[in-house]
Amino acid sequence: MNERYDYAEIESKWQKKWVDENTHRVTESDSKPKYYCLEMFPYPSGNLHMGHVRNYSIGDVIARYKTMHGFNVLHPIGWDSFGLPAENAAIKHNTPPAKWTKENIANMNRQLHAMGLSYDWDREVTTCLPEYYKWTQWLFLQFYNKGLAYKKGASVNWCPGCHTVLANEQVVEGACERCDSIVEKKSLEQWFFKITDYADRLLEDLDKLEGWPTKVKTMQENWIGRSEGALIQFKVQETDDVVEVFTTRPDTVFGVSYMVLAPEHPLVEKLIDGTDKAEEVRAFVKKVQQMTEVERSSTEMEKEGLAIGAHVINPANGQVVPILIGNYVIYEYGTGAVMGVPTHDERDFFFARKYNLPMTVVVQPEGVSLTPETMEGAYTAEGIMVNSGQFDGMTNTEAKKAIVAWLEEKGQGKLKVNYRLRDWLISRQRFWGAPIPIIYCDHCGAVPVPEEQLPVLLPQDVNFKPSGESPLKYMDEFAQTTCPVCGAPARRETDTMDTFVCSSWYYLRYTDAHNDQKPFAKDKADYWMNVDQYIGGVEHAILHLLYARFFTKVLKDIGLVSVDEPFKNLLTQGMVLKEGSKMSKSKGNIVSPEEIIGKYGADTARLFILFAAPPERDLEWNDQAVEGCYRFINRIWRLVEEFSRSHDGKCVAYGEFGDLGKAEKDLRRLTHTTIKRVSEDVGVRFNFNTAISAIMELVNGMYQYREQGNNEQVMAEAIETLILLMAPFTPHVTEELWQGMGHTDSVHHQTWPTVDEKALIAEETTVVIQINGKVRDKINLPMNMDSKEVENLVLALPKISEQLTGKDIKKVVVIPNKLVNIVVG
RNA sequence: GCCGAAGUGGCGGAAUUGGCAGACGCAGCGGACUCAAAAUCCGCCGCCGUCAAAAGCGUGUGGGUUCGAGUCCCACCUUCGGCACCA
Repeated sequence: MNERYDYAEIESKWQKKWVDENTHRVTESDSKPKYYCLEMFPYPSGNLHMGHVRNYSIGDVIARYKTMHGFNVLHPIGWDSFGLPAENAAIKHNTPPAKWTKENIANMNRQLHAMGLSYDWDREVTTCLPEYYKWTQWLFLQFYNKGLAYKKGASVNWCPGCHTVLANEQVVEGACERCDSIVEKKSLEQWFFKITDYADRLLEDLDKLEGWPTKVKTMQENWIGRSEGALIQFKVQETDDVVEVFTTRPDTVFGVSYMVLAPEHPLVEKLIDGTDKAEEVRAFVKKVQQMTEVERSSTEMEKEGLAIGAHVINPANGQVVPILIGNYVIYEYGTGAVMGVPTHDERDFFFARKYNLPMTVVVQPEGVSLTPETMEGAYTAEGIMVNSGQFDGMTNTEAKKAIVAWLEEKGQGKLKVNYRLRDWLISRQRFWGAPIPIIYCDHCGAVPVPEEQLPVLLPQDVNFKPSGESPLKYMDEFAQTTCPVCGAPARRETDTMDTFVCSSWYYLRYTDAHNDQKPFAKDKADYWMNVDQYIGGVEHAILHLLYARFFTKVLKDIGLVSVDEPFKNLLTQGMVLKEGSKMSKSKGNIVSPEEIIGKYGADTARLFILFAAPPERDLEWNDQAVEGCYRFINRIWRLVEEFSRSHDGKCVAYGEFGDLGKAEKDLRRLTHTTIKRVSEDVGVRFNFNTAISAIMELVNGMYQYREQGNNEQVMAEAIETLILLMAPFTPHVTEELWQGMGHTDSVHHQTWPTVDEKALIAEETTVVIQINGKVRDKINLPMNMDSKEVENLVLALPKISEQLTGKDIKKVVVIPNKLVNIVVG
C-alpha cells in the first residue's frame, strides 16, 4: 500500500478490474431476495453534468448497500437516445443523428465508468437502436389492437421552435417545455394514446404508492383533475337542438339565468346562421380565436360575452334563458358549455352584473334571507335550498343527489365525473424517433404494420432540410410501401413517436435486455418488478412518471406483466446549484464532473455530493467543501495505512477482546453506534449526509484513540468497520485499503457489519439538571439509577442547592438516564 | 384562489419518540511541527456581555398547550414548487 493516497492510480485500477471481471453482472436467482434499484436513464447529450453525478451516486450507494445486505441487486443503465438535440445537431453540423448519438454515448459511457458505478453493463439499453425500438413499435401495435392508440383530428399544441406538436404535459404556462417558444394551436390529424381510460386507476392507485413523496402524488392528482358533477341537458327554444352542460353544482340548477357557450362550440354557428346577430357573433368569435393561448387562459383577462339571440329552456323550472358566448369558456373542458348561476358562482356573479343578467338565490345560509340586490358576491358555501320547487328546505348537499336523480328520471341529466387529463398526443413531426408503425392505403385506410415486418427502420442517409421539417416525409424510399392487407401501393406514416413512449417501458427491458423474440420475457419481468427504488429529478413528476404508470397498467391488462404499478418507492432528488441557481451554460456557472474527478477523484466527487445536503433538497456546490471531503478520505488513508504498515500489512480482526479499559470500551461503543446510525441513515432514511457525518465522528474518535488506547484488536475492529461502512460511498479507495489490510477478496462482496449490542451498553450517562427548564448543571451518573435516588443526589449538589435556597420546590421531574427538572415557585 | 414543501450561526446542514439547540463539514481564529511555507495534528468558534465568568437573549412572527417546544396546537408572514376563468 502506498504511503500517499493516489486516487488516479487506484480508481483506474479498480475500474478496469470491475469491467474485466464483470463484477456487477446479475442473473435471476431464488437463493437471494431481489432488489431493483433504478436511476432515470440519461439523454446522451455528450457529457455528464452534476445532476447525473448526484442521481447515480445516490443510486449506487443504495445498490451497493443492498448488495452487502445479501440482496440480488439489479442496477442497470441505458440511454434515452431519441429526441431533438440529435436532430438539431444534424441540421447544424450535417452529421447523421445516429452518429452524433453514438459518439455521445461512447463518451458518457466512459464518464460513467470513471465514476465507479456498480452497473450491470450487460443490460445496457439504447432506445434509438432497432433492437429496442422494434419493441416500442410492437407495443404501439398492442395499444392499437386494444383500441388504446387512435388517430383523430384535433386542435393541438404546436411548437414553432421544435417544428412539432406537443403533448399537453409538455406545455408549461403556454410555452414549450424544451425550448420555451410560445405554443400555437393547430388543427391536425394526430395519434393519441387513450390515457383518459386509465384516469381513475391512475388516480386511485396513487394511494398504493406509500413510498412516493406526497408532493409528486399531489402533482399527479392535480394533473388528472377529477371532478364529480352532473351533465344536464337544456333544450334550445328556437330549434330542436340540445345543449349539454357539465356542472359540479347541480343543486343550483333552479338559479340558472343564462347559458354560456365556448366560441368554438359547433352549435354557435348553427344557431346564428341567417340571423341578424350572425355578423356580430362571428366577429366576436374571430376576436377570441386570435388571442394566444396564454392571453386567453390568463386569469386577468376581462371576461366578455355576447348574447347570440337564441335561448334554452331550464329543465328544472321551464324558464327560458338567453344563450351567450363567452371568451372564458374552454371548449376542451367538460362540454364546452356552462350554465350561469350568478348567485352561487363568483365568476357568474361578476359576469351577470356586467351584462345586467337576472339573478335568483337558490341556496342560503340557515336562518338568513339573501337578496340578489344586496349581495356583494356569490354565496358559494353550504346552505338550505329555496326557490327550487319540491327541493326547498333540503340542504344543498342532499339536493345535489336528489336533483340529479329527478333530472335523470326525466331523461335530462345524469351523474358525470370529469377529468382535466387529456389523451396523450404521441405523434411528432420529427425524424429522430421511433416511426409509428402504420400504413395508409387508399382502399383499406390506416393499417397496422404486421408484426413480422417490424421494425419499421429509420433510413440511414438523410438530408435534413434547413426548415427543420422531418425528412421522412420527403423520402420516397421510406414513405412508399405496399398495403399489408390488399397489396396496393400505400404510404407509411411519417410521424415518429414522442420520446416519452420509449422511456415508458425501458425499466422492463432491463429485466431481459437482449430478448429478440419479445420486448421481455414475462417470468424475468415478474422476477425483478417492481422497481424497489427509483431515483430521479422532480421535473419528471408528471410527464414520465405518469406515462410509465399508464404503460404498466396497460401491459398488465394485456398480460405482459403482473404488477400494476412500476415504481414502489420514489426518491426525487434536488437540483445541483452554483451561486444559488441551477448550473447552466447561459449562466456560465457549470462545474464539470470530469474536471472534479480529474482533480480529486471519483470517490471525493461522490462523497461531496452525498454529504453536502440530504438527497431531496437542492444542493449548493462549494469547491472548498469538496476539498474537505478529499481531506477526509486522506485522513482515513493515513489512519489505515499507518496501522497496516505497523502490523506487517495485516489488519484482519479479531478474536476475543478480553477485559477492556475505558478508552477501549468507548471506541467499541462508538464503532457500534456508528454501524447502527449509518445503517438507519442509509437503509431507512436515505440521509446519506448524516450517515457520512457519523462516519466522520468515528474517524475523529479513532484519531483520539490512537493517542489514548492500547488494544489493537479494538482498533482493528474499528478500521475494518470503517472500511465496510464507507464502501458504498467511496468504492475505489475502500477496495484498495481492504486489500492493503491483507484481505484477498473484494470489499464489495463483504457482508454489512452487524451491531454488537453488548458493545453499545454504557456504564455511565450524563444527566442534565434543569431548574424551571433552564440548564443549571450536568452530572455523570451510573446507568439506570433509581429515580428517587437521582432526585436526592441532585438536590444535594452544591451548585443546585445553592440556587434553591429560599425557593419552594413544587415538583421534580426525573427522566431516567437523561434529565432532571426541578420546578420551583 | 386551491394544493404541497420549506424557513435554525458567516455558509452547507444536524437534532430519528416533546428532553443539553447548532452534531458533522466549510470558512474564520489560535497553538504545535517547520529555517520558512504547504501538508498534518491539537484547540476555539450563535448573539450580547465580561479582564474572565455569571446572568440575559436565541430555531420566520404573534399567541397557546406542557415541568419542558426547533419539534405539538391556533393565527399570520416570507420563499420555493404544482394546479388554476375547470364550470
